[in-house]
Amino acid sequence: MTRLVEETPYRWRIDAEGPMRVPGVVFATADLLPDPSADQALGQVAAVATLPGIVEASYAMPDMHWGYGFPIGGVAATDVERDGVVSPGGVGFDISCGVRLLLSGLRLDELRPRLDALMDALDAVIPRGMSKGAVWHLRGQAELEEVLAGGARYAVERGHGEPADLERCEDRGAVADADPAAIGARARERGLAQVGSLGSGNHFLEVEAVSEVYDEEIAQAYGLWPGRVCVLIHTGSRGLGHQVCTDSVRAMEAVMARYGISVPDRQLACAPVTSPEGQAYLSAMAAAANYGRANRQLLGQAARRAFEQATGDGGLSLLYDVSHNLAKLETHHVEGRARRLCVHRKGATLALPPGHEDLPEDLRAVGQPVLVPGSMGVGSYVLAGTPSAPAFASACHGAGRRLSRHQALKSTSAARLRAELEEAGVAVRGASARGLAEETPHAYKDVDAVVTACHLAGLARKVAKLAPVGVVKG
DNA sequence: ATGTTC
Repeated sequence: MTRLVEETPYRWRIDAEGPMRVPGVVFATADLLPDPSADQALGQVAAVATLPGIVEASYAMPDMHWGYGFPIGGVAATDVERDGVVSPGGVGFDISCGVRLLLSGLRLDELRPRLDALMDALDAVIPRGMSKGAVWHLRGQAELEEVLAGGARYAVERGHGEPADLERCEDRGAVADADPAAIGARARERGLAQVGSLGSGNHFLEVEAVSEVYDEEIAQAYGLWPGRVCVLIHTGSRGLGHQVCTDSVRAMEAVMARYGISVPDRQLACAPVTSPEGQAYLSAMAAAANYGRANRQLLGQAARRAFEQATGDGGLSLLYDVSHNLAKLETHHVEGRARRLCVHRKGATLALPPGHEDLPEDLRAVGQPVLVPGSMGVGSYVLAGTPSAPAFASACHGAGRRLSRHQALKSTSAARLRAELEEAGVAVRGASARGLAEETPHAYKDVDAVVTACHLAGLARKVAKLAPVGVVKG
C-alpha cells in the first residue's frame, strides 16, 4: 500500500522509503488518482523511484494509470554521469507514439456541407487496423534504413510534405543518434510495410474545430481561432517499435545482474545509459522514433490529399508534432547544477517553456504547443509549456485510461456508442466494433479535469479546446 | 500499444 501525502490540491508526495532513492510526486486532484483496488500505478511510481541514478523525484501526470513497469503518465530522469539507467519500460512499447495537429484554412460552417465527403475521402486514404497496409510502399530494407535514420526529414526529402512542416516537428523531424543497425531483423520485417498507417487501440485521426480559446495571445501565435477546422493524428511506430521494446527488455534482463542492478519488478529492466546495452537501446529507440515521426508525416500528407479532394483546400499547416513516449538526453538544473539527464517520458508530453532554444523561432516567445487528445468524441486540448516547467518540462498526454480494455469491452455496446457519436454530430469511419467499445469515453478519465489539474499544477497552461466532428479509427 | 500467446 503506497501512502500519499497531500502537498497541495494538485500535488501529492510518496515519501522515499526502503529502496526508494527519491520521493514520488503525483500531480493530480483526489478524483484523478488511480483506484488502488484496480490500478497499481501508485506502486509503480514508488518502484521507479528505486532506479539507479534517478534524480529529484519519480513523477506522474494527472492522466496516470497502470502500465508496463512504469506508469503511463510517468516521468523519470536519471543522471547519466552517475550510473543513471535507461529503461525500455520507461518509454513503452509504442516508441515515439505521439500526436500531430494540422490547421486547415476552413471554418467549421464552411466545412459542414462537405463533411461527409471529407470523411469518405479520409476513409479511403487512411490505412488503419492491425497490420493492414500503409500509404508508403518502401523500396526495401535499404529505404527503410533511410526512414530509420531520417524520420520525417527523409519523408519530406522524398516529396511527402513541405520543408516548413519540419520546423514544427519536435527535433525538426528526426532524433539524432539513430542507428538503424541497432534494430533487429524481425523489427525491420515488421516495419517494412507499415509507414503511413494508423494502427488500432487508442490511435485515431480526428477532424475537429476550435471551440474555445482560453489564452488569446498564445492562441493567436498558434493560429487557433474559433471555428478553425483542424486535424489531429495520433499514432506511433507500429510493430517495429513494439519489437524494438520487446528485444531490448530481453537484452537488459540478461545483463542487469552484471551491473549490480536489482529492481522490484522485472518489467523495470534497465541498464546504465553509458553501458553497451544502454547505448544499443537508445540507438534503436531513436531509429524507431524516427519511424514514428515518418509515420505521422505520411498520414498528415494523406489528410492533405483528402481535404484537397473533398473541399478543394488541401492547405493544412502543421501546428506541431510531439511524442509522448520517449527517453531523451537533456540538460536540466538539479540541486543548482546543470546535469546531463536521461529523461523518460511515458504517456507524458515534453512541454518546453517560453524562450527555450529548441523551439522554432516563431513559437519561442510563447512556449511549446502541448497536444492533449481527449477520449473518443469528447474533444482535445492545446496547452502551452510554462516558464516554471516542472517535472523536467513535462505535461499530461491525454485523458488517461480509468477502465481496462477488457472492462470497457464488457460494459459497452459498440453499436450504441456509434449511434451516440453520430447523434452528437461526430461522423465515424472505419472503426471495428471492438475498437469502438474499448475506446468508449467512460473508460477514460474526464479530460477537462485532467487538463485543469495540469493547468493549476503549473505543468502547462490552457490555450484552446477542440471539438470533434469526425473520427477515423482502426 | 502489439502479426492481442515464439
